[in-house]
Amino acid sequence: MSAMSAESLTDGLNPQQQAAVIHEGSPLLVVAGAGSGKTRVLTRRIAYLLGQRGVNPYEVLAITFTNKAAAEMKERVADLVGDRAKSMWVSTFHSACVRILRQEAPKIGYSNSFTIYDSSDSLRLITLVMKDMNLDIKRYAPRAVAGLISQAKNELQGPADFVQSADNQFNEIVAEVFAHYQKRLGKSNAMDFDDLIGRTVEILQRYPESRQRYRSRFRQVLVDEYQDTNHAQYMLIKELVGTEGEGIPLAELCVVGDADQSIYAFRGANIRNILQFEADYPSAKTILLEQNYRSTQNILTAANAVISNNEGRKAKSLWSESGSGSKISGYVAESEHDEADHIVSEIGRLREESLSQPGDTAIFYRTNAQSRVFEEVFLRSAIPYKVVGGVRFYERKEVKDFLAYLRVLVNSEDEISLRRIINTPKRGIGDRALDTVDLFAKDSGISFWSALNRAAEVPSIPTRSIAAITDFVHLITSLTFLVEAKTRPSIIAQAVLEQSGLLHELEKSDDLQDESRVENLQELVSVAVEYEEGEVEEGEEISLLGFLENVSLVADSDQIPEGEDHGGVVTLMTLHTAKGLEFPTVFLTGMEEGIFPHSRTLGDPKEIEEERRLAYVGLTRARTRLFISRSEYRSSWGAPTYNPASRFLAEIPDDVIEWNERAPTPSRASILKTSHFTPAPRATGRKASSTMVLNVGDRVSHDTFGLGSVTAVIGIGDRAEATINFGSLGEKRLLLRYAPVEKL
DNA sequence: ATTGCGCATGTTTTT
DNA sequence: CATGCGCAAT
Repeated sequence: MSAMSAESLTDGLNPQQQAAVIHEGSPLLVVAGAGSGKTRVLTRRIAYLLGQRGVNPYEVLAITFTNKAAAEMKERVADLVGDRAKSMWVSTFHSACVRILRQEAPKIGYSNSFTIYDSSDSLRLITLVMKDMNLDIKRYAPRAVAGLISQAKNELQGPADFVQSADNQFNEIVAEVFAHYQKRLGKSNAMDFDDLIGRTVEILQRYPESRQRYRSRFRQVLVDEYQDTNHAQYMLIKELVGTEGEGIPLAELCVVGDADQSIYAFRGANIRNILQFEADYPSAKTILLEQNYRSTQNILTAANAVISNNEGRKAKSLWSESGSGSKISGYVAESEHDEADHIVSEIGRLREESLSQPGDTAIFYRTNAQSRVFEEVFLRSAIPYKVVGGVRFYERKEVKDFLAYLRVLVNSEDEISLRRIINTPKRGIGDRALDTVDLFAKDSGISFWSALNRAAEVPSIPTRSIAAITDFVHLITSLTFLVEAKTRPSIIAQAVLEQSGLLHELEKSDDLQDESRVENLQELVSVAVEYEEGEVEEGEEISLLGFLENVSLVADSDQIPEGEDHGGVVTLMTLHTAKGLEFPTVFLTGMEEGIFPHSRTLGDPKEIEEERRLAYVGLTRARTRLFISRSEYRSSWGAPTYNPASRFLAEIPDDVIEWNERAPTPSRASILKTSHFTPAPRATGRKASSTMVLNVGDRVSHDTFGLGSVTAVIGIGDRAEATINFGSLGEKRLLLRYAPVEKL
């Protein structure tokens, strides 16, 4: 295939886009507003590098936010330059790091078949470690500990750094758990999500020859969604690009992002990375893309107006040539059910009038829980839909059990998986037996798996247990032969299913839930078949390890229906998963204080700003039709609430939105007045509303603890927590949101 | 060792 | 409300 001409690669691009495509010689920051064609710029730029600048595809590393985006980008580049595109690395941060680690892990004491722990696996291990340390799980929530450890890792801090900065007893404990946890991960030949990035950085920093190798390979580094990178990711890029005067000249770096769309601060993303790009790379050039090719002007006006309420942002204003379009349509529903009903029938109407098809339509909400009502309504409608995310397939018990078997076959040191399956299905190996084995393992300084192999030697272990354990060990060993013989993953999976007894256990049950569990397990086998048939990265071979890696790194967004028309179905998802997508017709729902912005953010201006960016992301997903709705009444967790209109609604200029006549949207002033959650009495008036206000000294009655008096109150609204003295039962700290207390 | 029940606890967003 | 966990009974 002949190289495309320079002209055709810059064809149809505006001057800024063109400049971004052909820029050469210094780091490049492309500040790309929503819908400004950044994906197009990125793909054209890569094609230009390959076609016009003689760059070898082997030298290209492009980081995207999701696997799906990576696959699409690769495909689009292949359309432009052909099969040569195959040897580029286009992947997510996590996948790229795994690829490097599969090569380099032995340097840090791992085998290259290490296991990847997801957050629930790492939470299990942390809990295990804490129990081993005799820590009170109730006093120190493993979840909180896990959160802090993850945060630290995102900042590239190890246990040692954590000890340094520990300023209270809790942090000191966390530091200790951190150290043990990290050791256990190593012994299990496992890495958690954060390690994938962090340990790659560590290798690049510690081993000059590794660093040199990747630096001399990746001469062109491109990063999408740069505003959502955390410190570890930032350092990874920095290490790969290199520093001046170190022999190899800097790689050419091109990052693309939009500070206004930064929505992942909660998991360590640092806007600083994009705002300070010019300071980090003094010779950097910045190109601004402000022309929007996606939405109508009315939609953009709304989005611009909302985002302009954030302090200290770089002024940027999207504009479009596509005309004002129709007005945004606002709807105030009575209840969440009414909201869902209205939206679904609206989608039906649009289809009947041939204005918009289900496949062109998306419904966004702030939290996954909100999808439920929609699902109920859709089920009774004739409109096809798909909920993306939520209770994820790979997080279901039976699927995790199944995967744990496969993981153990690849890596028998993986203690978390091993413990998970050793008595699943039930084989008569109980906690007691396991503890004995564990003790033996620790005493003899061998791994858990090795100890299981020598079960007969374990002191004072019942013969029954020895027999059960030996059977299990035989099962695993015989299945391991399949892996060594490089049997296809789907065949191994099927064998595991049958021989482990997992399938049998569920099939003999008459619980109706178990029926769908069986389906899920079969589904996983199909996924394995798909993996075998699918495209495999160059240089990778089909293996069980590869399959596991694939399923470990799938994201919600990878489940979005493919193609222009999304398989003809309405797509439902959270605003977070909606990032980077666009739909002709968009419904933005649940626009209420406490829902969106979420109640947990109400007390913190910084977090409110992040919510506002999220709103901005939501608004700018729409091409032509945008519907916004809120509900006056909502029953969340059984407790009815009356939330005032979201502040973001008042930030949308009146002349671009048209409300249904039922109720006008309140003025900004009245929203501000009510935004601190004046509690609305429940219709029946019996129980406290979720936002009851208590003061010190109040007498209350609790459903289980009885009478008590309030001794302290902290937090406001949904976050309010009261310390209540229940006399002989002692003092309890209760989150008013959940506690069944009544004010007397 | 397994099963079952009751209670306490908690959900923002996710690679 | 739902789930998960700890504890008691079998």
